[in-house]
Amino acid sequence: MQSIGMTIGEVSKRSGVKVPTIRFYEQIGLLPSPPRSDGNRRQFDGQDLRRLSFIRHARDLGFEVNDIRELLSLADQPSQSCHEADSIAQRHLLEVEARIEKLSALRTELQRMVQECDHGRVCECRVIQILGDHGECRHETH
Amino acid sequence: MQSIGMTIGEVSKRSGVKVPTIRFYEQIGLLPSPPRSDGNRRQFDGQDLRRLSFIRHARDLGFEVNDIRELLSLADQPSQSCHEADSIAQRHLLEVEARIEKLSALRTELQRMVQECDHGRVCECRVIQILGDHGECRHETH
DNA sequence: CTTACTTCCTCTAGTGACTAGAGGAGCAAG
DNA sequence: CTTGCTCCTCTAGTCACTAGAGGAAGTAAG
Repeated sequence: MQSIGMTIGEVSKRSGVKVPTIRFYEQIGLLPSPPRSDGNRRQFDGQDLRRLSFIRHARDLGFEVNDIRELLSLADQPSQSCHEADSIAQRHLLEVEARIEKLSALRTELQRMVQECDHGRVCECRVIQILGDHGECRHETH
Repeated sequence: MQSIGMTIGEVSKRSGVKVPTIRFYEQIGLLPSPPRSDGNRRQFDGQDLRRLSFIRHARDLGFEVNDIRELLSLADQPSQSCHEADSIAQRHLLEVEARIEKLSALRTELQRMVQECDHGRVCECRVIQILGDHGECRHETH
């Protein structure tokens, strides 16, 4: 673990976060502003790398930036109760489950649309018909 | 079906598309600009209502505006082959299936995080630990 | 030392699909 | 006539980046 003087390109490669995104994270205060070299280049260290990896992993898991902000400030105070971190994760789990359900219903309807289309003309195309006539839709959630 | 002189509020209620969103759709050319009354109010008719319902249904199904633009122009030419409409729907189905798979993997990892957290202090919280240490993650896709 | 190439810097603007709000005008009921 | 609702236009904000301009600094080869 190289801990002194990584360039933004290095820390980008190691963390998997793109260079402009790192600058963006600094701008919105998700990552502390690192010191600069004589030539005004950002100098990152191991802690920055860990923080970026944390952010990236949380983003991959679909956490929003504000959630991550909270999770990071929790991670910075290790002796506190983790109750809040847990509830953020729980809330997020519920959201993910809701989205899976909605998408599954959607898939069913799309499958039906595609199956029923026998590739004739538009005027008898089930895809167009079903989209146009909401009453024919068996999708329950809307 | 009231076919002449619906206000934007009426057509909004009937289609389920919010008033500012209707104006937005007109602005981006998804909905043709309706005629105006003496008092400069928009006057919608039954065709506008059908078009809005079509758009709303497609948006509910997750189609992007550019897809809808294409689907609408297909629906406007009913004697053409519906091959294109079908392929848009097929492509979209594949995307939805991919998203469901990704979300399912994610749910598994979130469930594991939440289960393993025994509500102690942050320094031993599995939620924080797993987010911080990517190596511990059993999520295959990243 | 010069040249070329890459990486870095800041800044602005664009993305998608809206949403919010300001500031004002029309319309219908009491 | 006043109150309150809906409507109008316009601008700016949302989220999480991404793209591009225009320029400076670092690095490797000749």
